[in-house]
Amino acid sequence: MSRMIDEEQVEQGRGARRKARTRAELLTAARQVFAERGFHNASIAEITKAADVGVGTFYLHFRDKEDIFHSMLEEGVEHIREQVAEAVANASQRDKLETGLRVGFHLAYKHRDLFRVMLNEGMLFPASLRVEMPLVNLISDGLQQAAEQGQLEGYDPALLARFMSGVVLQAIAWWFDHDEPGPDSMAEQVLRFIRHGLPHERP
Amino acid sequence: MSRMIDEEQVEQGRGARRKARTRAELLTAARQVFAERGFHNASIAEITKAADVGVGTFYLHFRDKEDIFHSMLEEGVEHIREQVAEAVANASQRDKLETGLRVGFHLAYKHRDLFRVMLNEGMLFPASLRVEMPLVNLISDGLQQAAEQGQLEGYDPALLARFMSGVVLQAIAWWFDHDEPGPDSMAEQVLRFIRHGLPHERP
Amino acid sequence: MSRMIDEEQVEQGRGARRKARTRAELLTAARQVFAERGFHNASIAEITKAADVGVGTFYLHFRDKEDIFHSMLEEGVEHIREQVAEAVANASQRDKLETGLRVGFHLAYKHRDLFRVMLNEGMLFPASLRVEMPLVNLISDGLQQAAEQGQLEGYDPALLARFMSGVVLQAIAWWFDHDEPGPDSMAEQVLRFIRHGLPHERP
Amino acid sequence: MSRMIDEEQVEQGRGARRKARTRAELLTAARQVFAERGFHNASIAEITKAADVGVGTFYLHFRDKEDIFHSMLEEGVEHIREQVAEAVANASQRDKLETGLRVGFHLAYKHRDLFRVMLNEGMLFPASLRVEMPLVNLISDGLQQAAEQGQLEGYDPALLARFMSGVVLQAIAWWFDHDEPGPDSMAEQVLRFIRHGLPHERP
DNA sequence: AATGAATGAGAGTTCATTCAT
DNA sequence: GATGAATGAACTCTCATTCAT
Repeated sequence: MSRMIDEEQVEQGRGARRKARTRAELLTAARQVFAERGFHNASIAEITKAADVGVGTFYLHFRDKEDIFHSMLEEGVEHIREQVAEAVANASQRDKLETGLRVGFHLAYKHRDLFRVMLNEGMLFPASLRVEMPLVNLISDGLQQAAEQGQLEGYDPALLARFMSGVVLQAIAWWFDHDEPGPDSMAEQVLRFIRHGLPHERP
Repeated sequence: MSRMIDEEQVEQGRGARRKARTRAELLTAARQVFAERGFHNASIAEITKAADVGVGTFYLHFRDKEDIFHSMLEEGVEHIREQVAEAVANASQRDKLETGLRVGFHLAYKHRDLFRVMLNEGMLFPASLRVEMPLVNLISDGLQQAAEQGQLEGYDPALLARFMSGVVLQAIAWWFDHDEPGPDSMAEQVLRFIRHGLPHERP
Repeated sequence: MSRMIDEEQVEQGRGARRKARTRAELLTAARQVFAERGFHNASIAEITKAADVGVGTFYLHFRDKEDIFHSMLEEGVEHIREQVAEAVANASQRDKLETGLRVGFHLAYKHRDLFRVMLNEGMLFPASLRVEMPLVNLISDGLQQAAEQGQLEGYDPALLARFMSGVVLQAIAWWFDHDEPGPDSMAEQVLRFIRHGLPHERP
Repeated sequence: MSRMIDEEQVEQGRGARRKARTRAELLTAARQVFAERGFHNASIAEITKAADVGVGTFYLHFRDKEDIFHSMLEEGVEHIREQVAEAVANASQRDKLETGLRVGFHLAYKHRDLFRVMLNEGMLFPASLRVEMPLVNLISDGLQQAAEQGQLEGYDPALLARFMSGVVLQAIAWWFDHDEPGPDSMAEQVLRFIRHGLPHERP
């Protein structure tokens, strides 16, 4: 996630490279501190201390606490979004949903602290900035096809995407308090629920 | 001099009655202020100003900001929980879910600001204090029967309850940004999704 | 100068009286600190320390450093302006200028620290707020009559008022470095200069 | 490789020349920044940015903000003082005052921003450093002769010089808010006021 | 029980200054 | 000589909490 230091651009100054490293250290520290203490209870001093830099250094890289918060979330979310999107793109038509969920849950399980921050505080900001939106968008895109094929008659696709994201988010939130089930089993149960709803009374 | 007004409730004195009234005014003010400004950005001074009492008075009724926050949410949630529980109890076995959802959505639509506070900030507190828990519990109770009848084989009922609550919460959150659809239509769509999942490709 | 505590309004609460006293103490402390250290080098902590109140108390009475600065100057200037205006009003037509200068210089001599602050930093603020303006206005008013009687032909009265205020201000500034001459002698010399200019070569 | 450009001033090397140029750029930048923002609100970063050099470079040329401030003022004032002194020296005995004022006002009008800085903030420093002192000294020198000839009986010449400088400074300050009258007319009005004082009631 | 002036710890933020490159 | 990222002391301002009235 912190591969900021582009090794490809061989020479653009040691200074610039050092600056980028400091920035990355601040972002890492911010994730830890926000996960532990929450956005509002985290102080900039805590973040700079965790990153082992001076307080003033913070303001060389970020405008304020909101700035580093959003930068951190955006970079984290983008990293995940990319991987899920890639996996989905490579999957066959009928496996797209399953693949997306499985890859997504694996990443979410791995980056639980990021999601804890997102879900705890993401809603504190204007809807357009909300970080769960990438998830909703991803799902919306997936539903797009189905909608075009007329398979969603009677549903508002946007609303449906929100319902699905609700299930996924609660699944992830479950891991804040439990370690079981693992990503694969979780993906399977979520998939079944999304596909068929509650198990039905058999006659 | 003319202190003979409302002397009817002789027992337990004017003092106690006045105290209860002040407390209620503070709770009402707190709901407004928290809805407008959020938990962290609300100050006690704002609440007491909105309630038209002195700052010091606050500490006669509540320990601190968290205390009034939880008191306010608990009383609001309890009010809703009771009504939903009653409606569900009066419904026939096969209509319980539908009835609960419909009544619940009507109340949620009406008390949108309460839910906005709950969903925006409820997660900032330990799981046990989280305010969506009553919802999860309500659903869990409903699933209990089904589980006992062996209809939930292969599912973790607690997890299933979380999935369902995820759908319901996103439905309510939808209203933070949109006014449509109304409670009845929302209940219907949620019900369909919970019962059958995504619409299926027809052969 | 600090007769804020209006003894006339006998009863409007001890609380309000205490508040007014604290405000007056802050203003007095501010005058000392600003005179010693200048506006920019003075800190709010210094002022509250000198007034022997907590830092937070400051913000109960003033919005920020500029606010207390202007309040302090305005109240001081107003006090002086009133006395000069009164003396001038009571003087005969031909003694108005002399009387105004004499009374003004006596007050300026007495409140040298106030004028030091005014002259050192008054220009840091927009023209309309500048504290020497009352002086200019006072002089302008005096010149008004003369102008109306056509005695100022060839002069811009506003400019003339500025010239006169320049002389007066330099006279006061002289006292920042010297104790002599006293107010009466100073008034006399200024008056002579303003009336006749430089002494003339006699034939 | 091609380092043979401007090799003419062999003595004292390219390094020294470059250093002098950087210093000059910093002084020019400082004048702009101080005029726009005032001494206290100007930051060293702003100055170095305006001069297009690195922050660290500043400290190679000046000790601190006060240092560059005084250097800048002194050089500016010296430039003006020289020109006025020269013009005065070349004038006939009876035209010295008029010539000095006229030349001085022309320069002051041209370098208004310099005077704005001087008058706004010059008083923040000890009397001996004050930048209006050169003006007072110039005037004092002029009065010296008159004093020796016994024409100033009853006046303190130093005080008289201050009075005159007060008029001149207010005249210059007038231009901070107005463009009219121009230097020649201003010189004339100031001269008349200094020579004869207020216009007199004619019998 | 109610009040609100007073408090001060603690947060965010700026900026003169240093120093490794 | 020139650079600019890093530093941390110092400052402003907020607000939960207390307590004399």
